[in-house]
Amino acid sequence: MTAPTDTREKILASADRLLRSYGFNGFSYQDIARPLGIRNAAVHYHFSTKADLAVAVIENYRQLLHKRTAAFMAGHGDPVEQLEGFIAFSTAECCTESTMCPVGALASDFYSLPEDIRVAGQRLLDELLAWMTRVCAVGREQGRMRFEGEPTAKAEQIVAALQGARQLARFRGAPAMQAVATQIRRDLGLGPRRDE
Amino acid sequence: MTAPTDTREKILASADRLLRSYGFNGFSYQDIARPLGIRNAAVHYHFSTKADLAVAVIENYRQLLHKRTAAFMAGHGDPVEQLEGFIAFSTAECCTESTMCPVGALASDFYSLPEDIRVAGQRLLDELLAWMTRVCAVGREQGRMRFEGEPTAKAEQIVAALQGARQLARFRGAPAMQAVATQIRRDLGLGPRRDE
DNA sequence: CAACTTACTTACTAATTAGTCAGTCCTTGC
DNA sequence: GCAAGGACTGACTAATTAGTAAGTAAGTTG
Repeated sequence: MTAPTDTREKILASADRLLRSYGFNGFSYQDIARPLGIRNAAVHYHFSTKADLAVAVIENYRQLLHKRTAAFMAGHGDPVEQLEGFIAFSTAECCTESTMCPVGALASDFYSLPEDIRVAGQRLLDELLAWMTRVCAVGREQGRMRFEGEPTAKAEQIVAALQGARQLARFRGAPAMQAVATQIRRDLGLGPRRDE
Repeated sequence: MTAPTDTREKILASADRLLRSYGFNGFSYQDIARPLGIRNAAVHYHFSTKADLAVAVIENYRQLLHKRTAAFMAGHGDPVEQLEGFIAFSTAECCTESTMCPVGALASDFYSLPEDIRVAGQRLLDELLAWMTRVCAVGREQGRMRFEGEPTAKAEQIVAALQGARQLARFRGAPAMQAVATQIRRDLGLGPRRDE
């Protein structure tokens, strides 16, 4: 019961695409309402402010990520596969949908953002980095990955490089993303995947 | 003669800070005019459209970069020093001014940007990557840097990681930037600098 | 049947946006 | 002393923005 309405889901899906394509200041309620054939006020009915909408998008993304990482955080799964899965996921989003991760999409707007959006973004990023840190730590423990320094620093570097690559890809196209992914693998001593 | 007016310079400086702090859609002519005690139309007098203003900011940054890299591109200078200089420059901008590089600031707005801004951004990025590729290539030739794969891929990874780190730093503060910089050095086999 | 709730629409507001245009003051050259 | 141009101002416009308030049609529940 209280099944979330179709309209609400459509608004959320549309906001997700728009926010992650154009940034927080780059889309309007009109952009959401018009293609769905509904009115501006209908969007406000489901998400009273634009900030609420953005928070819902981020939270949605965080839960998606959580589903994909929960098993590994609980001690199951292969670290190399985890990393490759994330690279594949990022690359697909970047090259197929031309979207960024919410963190990347909101970074340039950050200082003009209301507090609750910032907090939601921080939470997403915290979880992502915690998972990536574990991937690196376990990967090295098992002798599958090679790197120097703390796993936490390596994790931050990998996440930063993939975020940054999605920026570069906007200006230079998909190969930039591929090149960075390949270099990350090489640095870790992983064999290059079939791509590239 | 035809000395650029003080006002024009002030507008440019203000636009630079605003664009790189809040993104293209995150500031207005008002934000520039008001603090300078001039009118909206005065900004339009010097830069007829917002796109022109953005292009001027990017071009300005590109020339700044060019000044700092020209000597090395002509065959002079030490690659490790070049890299360290860039890291220090990025870190200072990020942590002191809280600004991003124009490429990073414009990435989320990219698909809503007029063509000439995109082209200006591409040009800046092309030059930056060409320089970083040379830094990596010469660094390895001289036995000062250690990495596998093409210098061009390593350069893209380093630039991407530093861009991405500036995004992370917005959400997590300056240490994220430091951690990524340190890991880049470690991966290259450089000694860790005095910072961190 | 009546009271209520859900999911909207119509119609609006107040603010802000980039951009325009005619006029004005000041300097420089002749 | 006067014309020309550079550097603006004042007063606008048309569009768009997030957000609101009141009303309504279709269920749902007691």
